[in-house]
Amino acid sequence: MKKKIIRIKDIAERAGTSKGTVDRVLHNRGRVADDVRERILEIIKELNYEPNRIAQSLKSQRTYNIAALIPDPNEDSYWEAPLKGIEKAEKELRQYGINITRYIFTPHDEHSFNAKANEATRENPDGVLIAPIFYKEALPFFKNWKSLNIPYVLFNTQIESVEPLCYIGQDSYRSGSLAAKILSFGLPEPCTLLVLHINEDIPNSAHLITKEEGFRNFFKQNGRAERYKVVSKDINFYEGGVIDGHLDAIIKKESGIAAIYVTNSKAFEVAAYLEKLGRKDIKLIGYDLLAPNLDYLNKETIHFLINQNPLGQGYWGIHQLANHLIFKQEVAPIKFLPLDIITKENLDYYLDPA
Amino acid sequence: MKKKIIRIKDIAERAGTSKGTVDRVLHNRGRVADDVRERILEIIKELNYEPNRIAQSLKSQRTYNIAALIPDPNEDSYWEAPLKGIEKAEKELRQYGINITRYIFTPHDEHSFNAKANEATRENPDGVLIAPIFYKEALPFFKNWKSLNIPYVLFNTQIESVEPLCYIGQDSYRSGSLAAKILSFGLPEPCTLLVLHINEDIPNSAHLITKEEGFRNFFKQNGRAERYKVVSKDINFYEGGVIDGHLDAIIKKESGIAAIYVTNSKAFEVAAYLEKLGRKDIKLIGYDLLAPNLDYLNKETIHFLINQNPLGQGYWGIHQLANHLIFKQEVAPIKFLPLDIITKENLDYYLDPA
DNA sequence: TGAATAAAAGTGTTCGAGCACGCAATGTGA
DNA sequence: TCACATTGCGTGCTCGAACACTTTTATTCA
Repeated sequence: MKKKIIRIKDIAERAGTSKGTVDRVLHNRGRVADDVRERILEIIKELNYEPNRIAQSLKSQRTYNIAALIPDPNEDSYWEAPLKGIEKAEKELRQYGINITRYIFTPHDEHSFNAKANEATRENPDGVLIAPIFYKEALPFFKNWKSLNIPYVLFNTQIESVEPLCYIGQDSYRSGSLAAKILSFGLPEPCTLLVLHINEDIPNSAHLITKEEGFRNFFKQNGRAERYKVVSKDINFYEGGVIDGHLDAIIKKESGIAAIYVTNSKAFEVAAYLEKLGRKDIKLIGYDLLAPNLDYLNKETIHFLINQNPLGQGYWGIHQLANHLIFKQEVAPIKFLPLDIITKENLDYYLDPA
Repeated sequence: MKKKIIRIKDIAERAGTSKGTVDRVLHNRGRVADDVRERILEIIKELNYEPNRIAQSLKSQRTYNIAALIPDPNEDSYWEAPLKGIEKAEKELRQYGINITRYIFTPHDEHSFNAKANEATRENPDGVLIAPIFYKEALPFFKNWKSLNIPYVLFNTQIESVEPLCYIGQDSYRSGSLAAKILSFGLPEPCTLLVLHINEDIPNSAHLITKEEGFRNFFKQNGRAERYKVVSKDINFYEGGVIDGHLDAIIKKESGIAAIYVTNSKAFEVAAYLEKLGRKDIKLIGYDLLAPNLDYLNKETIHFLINQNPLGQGYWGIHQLANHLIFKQEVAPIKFLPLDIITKENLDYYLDPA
């Protein structure tokens, strides 16, 4: 059986002209008489013509070079997942001419970021995917890319006041509220909840503050502010240190801590500590399906993880750029990924998403 | 910049032969000397040749007709979502020649199913997507399709002992365990949990029994069987009836019910009842993001919903058939969709998945 | 040895869109 | 009036794979 696809040629025949003319109308290349143009446009509408993307991309043999600026997964294994997602998208889109160059910089090292971002810019890519964990350092690049007309997609960390093609990631505020909701479901009695920011450069991490806001406001808006007391702490112990001392101090000072909310992927550090202490009573919720987190999730030391879907972030980031560059589609400025609640029982389905 | 794609012609040149010969090797059409064949196969491996799917599908103009056998969404709005998913997949795949005919049958009416399934078979489709809610009636069709070499994909209801191209849906057992996990997280005290099968033909609904098993075994395996008592009931009140009387009787008989697990999308019926009674203390968990369920989820009468992603089921079902028919890919026999835990706070992200 | 026949290999067209090119008709200026 | 530009429009090639068709080479038997 044959496909009933409307071709340029069909339109041309109906309009009593040639496909070249229709083509000029379709691409606004001018050099067409006004009356013919009108007629052709009408027929296009009438027949509901849609260009055959398959033929289109077969013809246009150009490649699109996308630069991906990602922190080194050897420093923080969280970044393995976005790279996997990027790879997956690359495979799917290679046939459409998408080519990705990875620029890996060291987290906690602004110079490394600057160097790599400069390198990427020098290659004059057709688009950029970036995890902007260095807020201040990234700003001038955004400006530069804008002036160079290079579309850039942010992921993981939402940054206000710039205009990327698109942001991909989660709604941090909602994320905090969700954590609060789950914890409070398991805590019928009045108690204290601890919010922990672990090994993060807070001035550069507005999204973690937003998470905390969402967390705190959940209790305020639900009129449970009196039953639940929220305390937040920053802990920093870079370079092979241990968290124990910090937590000892906090627990000593704050009595009645019934639950801990870790705002990044470092919940396993807290879990290790709780396990050492044998404190099975403290509820623990954190982020991301890293191997050490999964260990403790299976042991139920970590009760829930919220999946930020870092793989999906990389995947969709590249896809959004492709949608813009190749398929000339409108791209929504924000693509929020779902806030997946993960527990031992449903974990498997989120490990290797399709 | 040009794409560096390896073409049949490239292989031919290297092998010192013509593209026709390479083509015959690629498609095992014979009529090629053994030594040439070997040489070409080696070069193919060496150059890591992958056929350009874009050119392939441009050339092959054939259409694939897929029959979709789905219950009427006017009878049970649950089925709206799979139809939406099918529509979405249809749009994406129309250019590749996928054509979908929908055969809508009445749930609770085996004759209607038989009639539609017969109708679909008569059209001799290239593939079938089916929600096999009538176990017994569906079996002979599976047999027939197998003999006709028509691949069929099951979704929503997993059926053992048949060999579909693929099953798409959830792991019912895990689903039950997950419900148990969440409820027990919110119930520190010993109590009774009620499992409800509402308006279901149980002999035809093995997957609901499996859910119950998963639910019960969660408590057994966690050594909490003594703290948590599980009671299960079937309730049937077709045709505009009310659930209240049934639930009154159950609650009177079983004291200390602290939570209810509804195994299908009818949690809203229970929620309406609980709201009437003003019982805010009973935890309620159910399935699916139907409008009435969402109402009660936002009011927090329903505490959690597990999303069976019926839209995704339809969507992936069609895609799996396309992967098989068009792209000649191996299709995994089971595609479990994630068990998404939905609450008021993360609901939005699951309503219109990309 | 030569004709008949089978096997092996090469050629050319198609799919739909894009775009370079070329041709004809009209317009413009000296 | 001629030279040349501009406008309007049509033709034909390209992309990579598929496949029908043709041509060349090898094999068999009289």
